[in-house]
Amino acid sequence: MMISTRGRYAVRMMLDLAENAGDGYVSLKDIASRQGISKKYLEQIIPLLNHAGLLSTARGHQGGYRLSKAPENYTIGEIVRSTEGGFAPVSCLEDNHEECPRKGECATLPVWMGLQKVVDDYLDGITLKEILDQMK
Amino acid sequence: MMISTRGRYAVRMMLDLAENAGDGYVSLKDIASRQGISKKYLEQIIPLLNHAGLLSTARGHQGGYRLSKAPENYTIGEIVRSTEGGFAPVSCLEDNHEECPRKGECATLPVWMGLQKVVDDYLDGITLKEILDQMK
DNA sequence: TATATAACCTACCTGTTTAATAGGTATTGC
DNA sequence: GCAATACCTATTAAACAGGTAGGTTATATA
Repeated sequence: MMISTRGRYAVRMMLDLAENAGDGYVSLKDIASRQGISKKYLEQIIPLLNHAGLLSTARGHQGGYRLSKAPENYTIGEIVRSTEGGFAPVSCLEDNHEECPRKGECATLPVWMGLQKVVDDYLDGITLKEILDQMK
Repeated sequence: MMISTRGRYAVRMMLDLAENAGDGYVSLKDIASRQGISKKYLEQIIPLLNHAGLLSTARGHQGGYRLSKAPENYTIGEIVRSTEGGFAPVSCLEDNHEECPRKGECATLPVWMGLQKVVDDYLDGITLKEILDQMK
């Protein structure tokens, strides 16, 4: 499997933030309760989105999160990448992976690179807004 | 990551069989030595290809494996699927996964289903022969 | 200024998967 | 009969998945 609960829950949080955007901030407690996901678990996923600059936050009473851009300016690709750390379909293509000694002669590497591009292009072609519109 | 060493080694074995096809059978020992992969490990991957009907085999002295079809008749998709058991990008789409209670209302499911199709189509569009040709 | 509410941080835990290794049995050509 | 080969099953160490637990820090409001 390629996209774990981290990435999937991240997308659902972003959708929830978009749907419930009002004047103030949306608390994790509310998101967790609406989505039926443990707040404690979301607590360690949302900083990944936050540190990637996708959110604005406020601490303390009445605090919470909100989108820092309009929904049409987020792609599913950037959301999932910021929580999963990329879509490498094989370990040879992972960022931190040591250089493969067969790299030059590997006949299959181009196949996996092509696969990665196909996935990236697909997910970068879908915006939050498109999913939101579909939901109605 | 989506495709583990099982799937990748499977593709390399198939390529090796195609490259070294002669009159007789190719032994795992030779494949392992050419590919620099533990024979013992390949020993538990190759039955997956064999049981899926992708190979012909002969036991005993001078035995081994060979492709049962011409290289242009294998796609990377079918090779990897037979060893990895499908390309579900998220656990909700795995064959043995229990029905998701949110299935009907899930706004993100269509996204993951689309992703799965994009991956399937890409890998089913590449044949063994195409990779072989590229290697020359 | 006290308090409740929130984000934020770090450690821990349990089960599963990955990537092998190990040791054997069955079959067959020479 | 023997060597080479496929075939089968168990074990293992490490990483990862999917959480839980327990706290600290900041802040609006009463």
